[in-house]
Amino acid sequence: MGKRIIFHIDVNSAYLSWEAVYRLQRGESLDLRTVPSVVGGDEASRHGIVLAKSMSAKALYKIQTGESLFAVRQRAPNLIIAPPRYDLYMQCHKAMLSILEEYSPSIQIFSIDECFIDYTNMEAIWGPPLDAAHAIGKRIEKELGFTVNIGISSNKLLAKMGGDLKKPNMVHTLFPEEVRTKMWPLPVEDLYGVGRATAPKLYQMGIYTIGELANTDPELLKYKLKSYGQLIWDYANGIEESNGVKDSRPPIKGIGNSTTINFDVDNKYDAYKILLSLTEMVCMRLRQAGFCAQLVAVSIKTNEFKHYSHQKKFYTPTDHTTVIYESACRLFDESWKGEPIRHLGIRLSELCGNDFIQLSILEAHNEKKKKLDETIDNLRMKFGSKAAFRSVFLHSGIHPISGGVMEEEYQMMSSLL
DNA sequence: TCTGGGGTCCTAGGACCC
DNA sequence: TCTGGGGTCCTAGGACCC
Repeated sequence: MGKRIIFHIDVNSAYLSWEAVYRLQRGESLDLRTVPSVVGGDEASRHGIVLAKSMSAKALYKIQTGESLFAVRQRAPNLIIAPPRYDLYMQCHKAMLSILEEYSPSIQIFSIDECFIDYTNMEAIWGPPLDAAHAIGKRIEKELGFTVNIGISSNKLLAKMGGDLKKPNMVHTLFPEEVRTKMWPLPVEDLYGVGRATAPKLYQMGIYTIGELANTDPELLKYKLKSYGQLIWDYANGIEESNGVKDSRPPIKGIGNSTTINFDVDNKYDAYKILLSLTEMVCMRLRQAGFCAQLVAVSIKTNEFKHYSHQKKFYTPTDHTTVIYESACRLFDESWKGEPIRHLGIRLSELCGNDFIQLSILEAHNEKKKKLDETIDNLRMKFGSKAAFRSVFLHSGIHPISGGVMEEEYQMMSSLL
């Protein structure tokens, strides 16, 4: 097999660029990309963090994704803050995808704003890789109004690292023979896989650049960082074997929903309501995806940002809302230590197909529950999330369904990706 | 009204079995 | 009485990514 050619395509400041384009199309004269601006969540409901920032917001005020809006407003009083618009992001994602599909039949969606495409053997049609990448970038900018960075290499890791070299609106190659000059001088925390916890450990070993990591004895790294040491040593050396752009997404391992509650929960009955609203969401997604789950986990984040979780396995897989809700409540009771609760989550995993009926003594009972779940799912799909909800939520101040990124209806990013 | 949400993978320790 | 060790499953927690 010959050498592969992989492109990594990454939208520059995705959410912010998409919002900027949207506003320009609606006749506004200001381009958000040209001023200090961010897309941020709703502070009133305690979702106030930076989801995306403009280049000047980063350059002038060192604004980082994930920072609290409260903190960034202190430094940047004139900052423009736009609310997120996930339906728009989904449209932009799909529009970009349809352009990319023209250039290769093999595309791997990495996130809402990142894709890999396999350009191997496509040169006969679209020319040399650099020409094709520039053509793709220009087409996206001309037709969709936003810019992308494209990284080109022979594996996904290097294509991705290459795409990050200089932004925005750039094409870079980062082939193995260029790793030494283009990637090794970068700070070690720029390497994919080196995050908040690993970087300080590397500093302690006197490793500050990707090059220094690449030239460290891998045995020493394995001793200090276990298997992760080997992984990041490989990455630093441009080695990534999992190679290959996968057009079909890997199988789903689990489905979860969680939410930050707009007040601190201090009693289990309010917690139960939140858990029910999360269960409604997560179970509907489970059924839509055609799965039953055998493992349910509840996670708790306290008002002091302490985090813990508790999980339990079912004897038989299930997709029933009430069954999962009841076990979520039990898990909550068994784990909650009584602190004020900021955030609750439910995660279902160990999935199997739901296209067979689990035989059980309670067969008839189960059939009834299944019908009920189905009926409610259909009502909500047809008439919206408010078409059916449980009476406990009346006057409770708690949404009957929660978790995920919700627009008016079930327009969930993750379920569409 | 300072700090989101959805994922995946790995490790460590205890239970339990042979 | 003395004293193992391997393998697997379960659970909690931590790390990383976008």
